Amino acid sequence: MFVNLNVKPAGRPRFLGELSSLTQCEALLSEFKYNRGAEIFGEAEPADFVYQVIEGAVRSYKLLSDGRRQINAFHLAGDIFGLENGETYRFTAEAIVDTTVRLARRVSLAHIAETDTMVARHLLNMTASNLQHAENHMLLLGRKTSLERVAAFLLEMDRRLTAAGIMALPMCRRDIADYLGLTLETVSRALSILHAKGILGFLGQTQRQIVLLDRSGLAELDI
Amino acid sequence: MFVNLNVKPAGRPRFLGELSSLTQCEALLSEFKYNRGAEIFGEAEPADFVYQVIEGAVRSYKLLSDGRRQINAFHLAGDIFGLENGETYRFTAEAIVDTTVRLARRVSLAHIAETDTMVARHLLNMTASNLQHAENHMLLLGRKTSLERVAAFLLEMDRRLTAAGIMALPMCRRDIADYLGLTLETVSRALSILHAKGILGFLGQTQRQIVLLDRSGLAELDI
DNA sequence: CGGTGGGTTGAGGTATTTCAAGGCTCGTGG
DNA sequence: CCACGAGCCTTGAAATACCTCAACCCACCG
Repeated sequence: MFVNLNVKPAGRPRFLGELSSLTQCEALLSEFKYNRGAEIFGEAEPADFVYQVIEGAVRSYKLLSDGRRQINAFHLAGDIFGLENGETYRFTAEAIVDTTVRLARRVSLAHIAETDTMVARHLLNMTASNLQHAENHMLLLGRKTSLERVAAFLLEMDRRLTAAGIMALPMCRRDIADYLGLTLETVSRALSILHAKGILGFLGQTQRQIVLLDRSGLAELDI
Repeated sequence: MFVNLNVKPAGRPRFLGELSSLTQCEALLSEFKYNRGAEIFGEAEPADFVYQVIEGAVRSYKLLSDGRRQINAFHLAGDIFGLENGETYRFTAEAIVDTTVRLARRVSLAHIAETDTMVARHLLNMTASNLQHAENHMLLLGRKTSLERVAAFLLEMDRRLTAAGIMALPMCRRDIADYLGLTLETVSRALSILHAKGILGFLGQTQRQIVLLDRSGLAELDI
């Protein structure tokens, strides 16, 4: 199940997406692959690396002592995750499907930010946009109904990963539930309701390919 | 009910707490007072100022169209709030009690950060600590029971505002409820249970002065 | 003194969870 | 090639944590 996590291969410098101003620095390492279900880093571990998803999908979450789980974000192709201001990760990150990531040493990054105000601004922007996502998610978790939560989730995923009108979700119902603060059954029921209302359709024989038929019907629910 | 919000008095430079490296810059304006219940700024308004609570308490929240409210944070003496990376506020902020704030122009701040890496780092640190708080709060809102939420709230307030063993809460039960994603009745019942268990005591004739009698009893609940 | 703004408590309702059963797909191994 | 189990999803029925509605209390204040 687990790949050998501790071997982070060094390599030649590359682009790191939004941090493209870093192209020619030595902080960047090469790509790395994780099998579906593999842990990329654990909560409270030293935050040595910053990651970018090249292909695949990642969930990051916190656990309560009795196993209750709250997923705070899904990271899709292009997304940067594991960016910490402190010394340790505050989440566990796992590959949802087979996933390729690129990584950079955090300390190098912090060191560069000291002198390069462009990079410093990028770090602030990324942290601020994580914060903004968290703020919206608090409203969802604290005050929205199950149907509203699922509608908001679908709109978010539609925005982030729809290709050719088809939303191919990488995550299972349990992941969605733990993201939305619900149970997997409640998520399933909500999707069934939206399906019955003609707001979405399922494609193929899997239940993870979704087509939004009535985006405004969803938007009404996303108060 | 509302004070004249649009007049922000200019004044001589002062310290702004954590941003103390800014002492000699012209970005800082003088103090300003808001009456209990007054709006300090509204969601989606231009984020012209950054605030620091001198005395009093502030709540910042988002509203759904039908009036459901999610308070994302309480700002107490010393706290900085209204710090946005974008152009507009993403929350409404209101004085919970009569409150004195100090304020700084955001644009000046951003301008200073361009050149002063110390200030830039402070901005990042503050944003990161807001993010950390939001991340913990997502776990609370998504996965904790009402008793656990109230216990966590009490521990947070104990840490932030207890003086001489007494926690004098500035906010009412409804505010606590909207912070914790509950109703005011549920908050009240949870406090009664903790009182009955001998974990906390009420002081005086008001129900807002709380003494923690058994902090470890609370910690057990704060999983 | 009456009204308003908290706060508590009870009774009943309900959205969501929990428990349980069943279906489908897919990989694996006899 | 088929049987089998594992993983995932859906759906129903029952349980429950929390919400809603309502009554009441107390302090404060004009």
